[in-house]
Amino acid sequence: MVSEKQKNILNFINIFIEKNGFAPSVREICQGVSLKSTSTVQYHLEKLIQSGLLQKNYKKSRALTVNNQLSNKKIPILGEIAAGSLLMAEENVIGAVNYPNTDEKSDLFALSVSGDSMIDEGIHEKDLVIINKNEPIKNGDIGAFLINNSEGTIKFLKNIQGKQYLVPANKNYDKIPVNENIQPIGKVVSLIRDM
Amino acid sequence: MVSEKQKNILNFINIFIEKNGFAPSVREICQGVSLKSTSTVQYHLEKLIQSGLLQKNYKKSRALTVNNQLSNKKIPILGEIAAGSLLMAEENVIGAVNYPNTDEKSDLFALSVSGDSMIDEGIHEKDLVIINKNEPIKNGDIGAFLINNSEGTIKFLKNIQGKQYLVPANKNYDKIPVNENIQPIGKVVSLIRDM
DNA sequence: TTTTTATTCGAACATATGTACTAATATATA
DNA sequence: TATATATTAGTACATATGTTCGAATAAAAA
Repeated sequence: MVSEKQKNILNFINIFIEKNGFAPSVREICQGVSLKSTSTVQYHLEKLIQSGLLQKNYKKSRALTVNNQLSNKKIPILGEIAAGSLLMAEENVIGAVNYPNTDEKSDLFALSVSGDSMIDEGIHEKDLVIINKNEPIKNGDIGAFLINNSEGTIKFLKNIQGKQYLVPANKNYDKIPVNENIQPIGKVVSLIRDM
Repeated sequence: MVSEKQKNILNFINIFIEKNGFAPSVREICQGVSLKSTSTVQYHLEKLIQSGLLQKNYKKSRALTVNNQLSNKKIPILGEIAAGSLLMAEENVIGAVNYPNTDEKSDLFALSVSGDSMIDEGIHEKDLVIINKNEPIKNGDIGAFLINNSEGTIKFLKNIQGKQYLVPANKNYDKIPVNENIQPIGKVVSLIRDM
């Protein structure tokens, strides 16, 4: 759908914005992608807009914005108890952290770790774990779970002899069999520690 | 130094960019801050530039950039060996990571952790440690060090009986006395782990 | 008070910039 | 082949936009 030239132009715009902090003019794009006519660039910009990759503002200068899924996104930090029922409710958001949004617009949020049940996996108290609530927790993954609709916790999900358990990474804690009181929140996809 | 009106203008520019993805024109600023003359805005813009809070590009439209210290900054990821002599050289940069730049324009970079010498501190192989090369490594801090001008490593810096040591967080490794072959790179200020 | 500095306005200017139109050429499709 | 679609170029236009100059007003300093 988008030609090589169009990808070329989009890429040039991206790099230009990254470097300068504002979008290039039509004539600067001309130069940047070796085209001699402004109308040719105009033509390609229209195509890119039709493809949904670019946005323009009629008659405004340098008013191109790129629908860049690689850009940064602020994700909410939820409090401990907040992992509970009203998961993403406004009142539970205790902060926000910048996080490079990788591919799809996944529903990410962050939880501050409390306790030391995952210490042997290098997950410390006060670490920030990033959770994707739309990514399923598979066997062996570290996930966030809600116990008794009140307490949130980070654990391994492991299948032992056909049964599912929440397994801590700390010898001093026991594994917890998964039952109806345990509800998965999402997979832990990243960890941030400030020191 | 900067008047209320100027703060007002800077704020308007910030919000405008946040909302639209590009900077306002002089006349849009006029409207936004209730000024009737473009030259008045011009006057205040000059002041803001003198104060170092704003940047402009001569005769370019909507080419204002705000020196926003709270914005995100891409910091380079250096390769293992790269921690060596040519520390920040272009050719050693193996990637970049988005990192919320907190206060001052600190010289941050990231290193991918190799080895397990800090495993007991929850620093794993392939974790990304963020290093501030301008923040001194104090006693008890985790820092990045360069050994024999070749090998980079992450260790505790500890003062034991008046002597300085690089102390691993792994019983299987010995502490290393600090001598002329060991050169501090910077303090480890953050850790990022993707899973 | 006078003098200086800060702030605002209006009007005019030069041009950077987006847009429109026509035509030519290449590439694909029927 | 003929026909349609994609791409490029050239020229011209309208205006959005940054800039400059002069002057008036307000506030602060001497």
